[in-house]
Amino acid sequence: MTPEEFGPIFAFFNEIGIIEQLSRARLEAHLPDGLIAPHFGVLNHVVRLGDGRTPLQIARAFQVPKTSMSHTLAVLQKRGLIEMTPNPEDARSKVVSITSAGRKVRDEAIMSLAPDFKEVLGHMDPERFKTTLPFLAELRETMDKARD
Amino acid sequence: MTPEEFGPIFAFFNEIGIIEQLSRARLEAHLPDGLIAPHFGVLNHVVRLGDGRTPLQIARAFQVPKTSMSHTLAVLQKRGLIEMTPNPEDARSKVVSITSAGRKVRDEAIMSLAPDFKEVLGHMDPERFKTTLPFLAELRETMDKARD
DNA sequence: AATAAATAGTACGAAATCGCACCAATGGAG
DNA sequence: CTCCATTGGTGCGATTTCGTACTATTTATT
Repeated sequence: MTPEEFGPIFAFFNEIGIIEQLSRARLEAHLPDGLIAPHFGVLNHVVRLGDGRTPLQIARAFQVPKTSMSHTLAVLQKRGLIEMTPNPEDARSKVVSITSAGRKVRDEAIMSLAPDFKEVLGHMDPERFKTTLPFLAELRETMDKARD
Repeated sequence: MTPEEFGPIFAFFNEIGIIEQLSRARLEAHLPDGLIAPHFGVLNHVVRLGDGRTPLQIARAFQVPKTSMSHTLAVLQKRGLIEMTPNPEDARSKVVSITSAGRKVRDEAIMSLAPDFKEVLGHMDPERFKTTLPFLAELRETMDKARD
């Protein structure tokens, strides 16, 4: 990879980082007080993939250390947004399930997020997001497989 | 914005978040022990825009609270990678300048990063990054202007 | 079956992030 | 010029993130 090639790639990931920060701030503005993006991320993850995930599975899905996820889950549990029960298949492990309150928080965040993004992205073509998405997905998969 | 439109946009920002996390981990693997992405970000920022920035200017550039940037700068200063001197134009303020050691850390990180990304992104077309970059830049600008 | 290696989660401490309150300096209004 | 609202930075405490070490359980090896 020549420097001429790397320049744009460096810039690309730089933009990714800034956009992530701006979108995270937007998201957190629509979450109940004390909840931050990782909390929402877990709620959304469990809603999409269903109950029955273990803490370690969720930690791996988010690429964070299990101790970090342990803390995140403890907060969600303390607030009654998830439940953690013993894993009947493995006594070392636990099973995460979402509560109706947790689902409500997740759904309402998404509901209130949509009009906000509509306004922010008002004059941008929604098609661009759709056409760019496959490239991002491929990039994410490539980088995900590359991590050892 | 109808739900059919918002779905892909939600997915889009989800991918952005994951890619940011994966690229950040890659970057940090190439930094000296104890330095993390925000430290590198500041070094890179000061190299690109030149000495003379104030802590508050840098905090705004990264969209973080000034107390966070204060801490980041303190670490960089303690490690001799930047210097902070009184601002001759405003006695409340300081001026940040990079040291030769700081420039070296920044340059070496970029140098060692390039071949790593070459390998990770080996079979992806570099042109895709170049062609996607303008859209990301526009998106970043749009979201940046929208934050109040 | 007994023992070793690997796995799931927790305890604890260090560092990072950030909100709030504070102080010093600036600059505009009267 | 005086007042006072604003600005730049720091101190402090709460929460998050994460590495290391530890316990309990499971899985693999012999």
